[in-house]
Amino acid sequence: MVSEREFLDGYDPRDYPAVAVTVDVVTLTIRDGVLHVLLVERGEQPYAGRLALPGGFVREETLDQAALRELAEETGILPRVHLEQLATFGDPGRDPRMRVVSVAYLAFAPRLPDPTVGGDAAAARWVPVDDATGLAFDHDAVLAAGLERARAKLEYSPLATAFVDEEFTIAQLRGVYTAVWGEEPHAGNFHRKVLSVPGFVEATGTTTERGGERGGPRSKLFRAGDARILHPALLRPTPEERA
Amino acid sequence: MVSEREFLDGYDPRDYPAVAVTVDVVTLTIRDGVLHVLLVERGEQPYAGRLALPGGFVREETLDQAALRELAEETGILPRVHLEQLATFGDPGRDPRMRVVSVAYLAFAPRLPDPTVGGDAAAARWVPVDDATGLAFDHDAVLAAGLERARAKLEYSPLATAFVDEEFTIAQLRGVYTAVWGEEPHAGNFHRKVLSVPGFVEATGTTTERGGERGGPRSKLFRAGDARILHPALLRPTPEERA
DNA sequence: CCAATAGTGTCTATTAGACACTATGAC
DNA sequence: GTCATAGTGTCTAATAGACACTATTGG
Repeated sequence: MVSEREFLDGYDPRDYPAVAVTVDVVTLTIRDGVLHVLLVERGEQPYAGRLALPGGFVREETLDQAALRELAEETGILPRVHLEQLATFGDPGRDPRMRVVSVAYLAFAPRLPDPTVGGDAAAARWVPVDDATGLAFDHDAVLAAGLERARAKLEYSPLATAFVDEEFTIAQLRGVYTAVWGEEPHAGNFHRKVLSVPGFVEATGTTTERGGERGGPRSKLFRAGDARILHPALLRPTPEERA
Repeated sequence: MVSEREFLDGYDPRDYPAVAVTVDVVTLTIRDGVLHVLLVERGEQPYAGRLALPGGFVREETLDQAALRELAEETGILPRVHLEQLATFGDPGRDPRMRVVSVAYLAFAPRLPDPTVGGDAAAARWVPVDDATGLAFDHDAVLAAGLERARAKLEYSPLATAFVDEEFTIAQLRGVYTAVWGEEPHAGNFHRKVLSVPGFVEATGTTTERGGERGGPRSKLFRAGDARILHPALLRPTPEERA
């Protein structure tokens, strides 16, 4: 933290200009097997008409609360959303109006209704992550950081269960990995692996009402287990940069 | 980021009071086989006499530059230091004087000279992490986050090489894992494992001048390799919480 | 029947880890 | 010589992944 000496004596408004602190939220969900991110369309300068991550000023609240509030304002009530701090972006000039330090958050949510409620929601929409380029400010970099975090966390945390409904099939869980990693794990091996990791999923004892669209047996249904880390982990087929 | 509407119309000083942005740095090193953290003694209220992480205001610079600058002010020139952003702490009330949002950084350094140069260095010193409790502000939590990050990163990144000199023996590298994890990996298996991970270390072709203090063969010397991630990873003996 | 999918069986290559062993060199 | 340590050999259990196969069910 700031030292007393600097705080009392060294303070010079020219060295320490007014700083605004905001939160931006990278909210990911899966729709029709494709990973989407929640974006809002900017109405005014700068970056008018461009898409941006939803966000806003931090008020008299914790940073976590600020992120949750912003998310709720954009999407209405959010059940079972997982939210975690991602990273903080504060380069001078990232906002042309003033110095803005933005604490980015990452949210994972099961399939959500289209955002039509409250706040800036009129302009909010889900965009496939592959189409989410040319965002306002440095939000391309923020999104990229969020995606890389999400891909990495699928490996060693049971986070995939945050993308599906409360009860889900192994195939739906596999669909999460396919959408986020962009690569489909081998169905049979994935099935056995998921069941073998302690605490990842637990059986409900029930099955789906019907088989697949074009036939097939009914799937057993599962709930998220109580594990907070996966051990052993489900490693990505292609292990790439994780710095 | 902040929406234009809120920025122009919704701004209310009572909602968005003045915020100070600082960086705090968790600097870790190993001295005599024990993990130490760099702390400064506070001279004034609040928390006068208590130990705290070094840090200070962010100026007209990037957050990374601010962290590097603070670290240099505390310790003098820092060769080969690894620095990465850790997390941001911004609870209201974490500083009793005003709203302070602090971006915490994590630094790893090889054995350093005692900090005696410039800045607040007169009061700076290395403290074994086990003794670093009761810190000022919320710095206990910041330090804990830094330690957990360090422990996790040893598994899948070649970060251990940031704690040793440019040329090092496998035993010295093992000492890093022992100090950070608090548990000694099996010497023989560790040796073979380190050499088998592509890009972790590369042989220099030279050996130490002498064997150990109480005898033993000379060790081969190694340099850090070019890998940025370890694959396969070196897993901790006891896989615990990683959220 | 046919196609698609859930779930299981089985085999192989790789790896972690336990343990043992040899060689070196300071004292 | 003694003893701690560097480095290697070897065996076993666990695991990832390839592949094959059976069972189920919608069309």
